[in-house]
Amino acid sequence: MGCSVDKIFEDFLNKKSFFVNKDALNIKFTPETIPHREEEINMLARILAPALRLERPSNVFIFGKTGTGKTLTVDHVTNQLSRIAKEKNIPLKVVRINCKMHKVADTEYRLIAEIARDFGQEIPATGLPTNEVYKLFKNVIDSSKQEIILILDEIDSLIKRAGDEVLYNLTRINQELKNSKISIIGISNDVTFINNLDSRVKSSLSEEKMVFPPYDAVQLKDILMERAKIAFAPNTIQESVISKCAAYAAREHGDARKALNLLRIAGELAERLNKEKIDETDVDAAEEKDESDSTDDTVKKLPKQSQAVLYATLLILKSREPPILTGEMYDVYKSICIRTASKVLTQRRVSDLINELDMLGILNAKVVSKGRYGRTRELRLPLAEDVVVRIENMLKAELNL
DNA sequence: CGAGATTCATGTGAAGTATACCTTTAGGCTTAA
DNA sequence: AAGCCTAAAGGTATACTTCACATGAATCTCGTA
Repeated sequence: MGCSVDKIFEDFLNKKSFFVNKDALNIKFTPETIPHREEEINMLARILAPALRLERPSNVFIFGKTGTGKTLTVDHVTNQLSRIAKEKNIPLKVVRINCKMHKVADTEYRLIAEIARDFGQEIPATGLPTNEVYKLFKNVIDSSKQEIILILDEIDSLIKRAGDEVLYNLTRINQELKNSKISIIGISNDVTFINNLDSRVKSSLSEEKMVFPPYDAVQLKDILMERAKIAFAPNTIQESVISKCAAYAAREHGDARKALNLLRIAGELAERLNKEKIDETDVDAAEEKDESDSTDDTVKKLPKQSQAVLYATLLILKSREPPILTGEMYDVYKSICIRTASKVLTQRRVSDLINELDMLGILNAKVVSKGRYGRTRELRLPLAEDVVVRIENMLKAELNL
């Protein structure tokens, strides 16, 4: 029995991998150069440069679809900036917070607490009045002279959940600081969301605006080539493979994240099949299997109750066509809770959970009046078939079903 | 036949409750002078 | 007497519940042509 497994492991060790440095295909990887974002990089650098002279840089608002290099560009520029500041002994601190992270920065209290923790200020998860948290935050920042650049990634989801008061308070705090200065870089992939902001916040926050256009196929190819050079061993991948990944991703609003994922998955698939080289069929297979949708991750991190809600919808969807009504879903949800011996939440609460899922883009909910037959929301899944299947299995495991 | 009333199923806002955690404060006990 | 520890009192954020009212078009009702 063990022999076959041994053999697998041995083969694995003997065969040389396609990958030299798979990290290069990871979204989080920060490459040396960022192709086709020179202009944006320069612009951002010019905006932030005053920090080196201890002048407060303008706040910046950055828009762009997923995979257009927003986060990457900001990271790149701020890293360089930090490096130079360090060399020249300039007190500069860059803090980056992802506002979408559930339970980390999705309320006013938690966001400020999280930033303060970054400055070494301990703040309990609960118990303190919010303005007390502001005070602690202010004190720790202002205790020494320093420039602070605060990057709020996916800021739109924070505003939708917690309102724009946080931003107002942040800008206001800035004026009360004696020693330090804060600049805010807001990153959002929803262009329309700025219109819903309080006008004071709007004007003070978008002193500078930047829009990241999607990449076209040619640009995507350049990006992939660059990464492929680092990631793959020589002579394991054909140029046509890269072109194909680029083309697929270009079709989808020029999403570089998608392109990188395709390339990585294609490589993994080819490797698993013991191929000599990666070829174009692997890209097609990768497209099928595409794990790009971070939905997987999001769903896994969801609270149990939300997972149950989602699973209920999925379950109904297996036997019926899309428009699912909330009442029906709630019944199924109840039975799931009973089966898993977990608490059954009220319809009121579930209603809110649905809204949260809707905002996360995992579920589509639209209120609809059915006249004589009441008012409800129609639920749909905006996800591809294969993603749904995968999520369903995952939820089954998560919920112990 | 058509305008207006009715109805249904649930959306939605406000206020209340439970839980977990925080700070403050008043004793009470220890300790050192 | 000063110092330190402890436990109770009084507060807050968050997740959830309870209560009550709002919605809005399909259907019903009934006066009128």
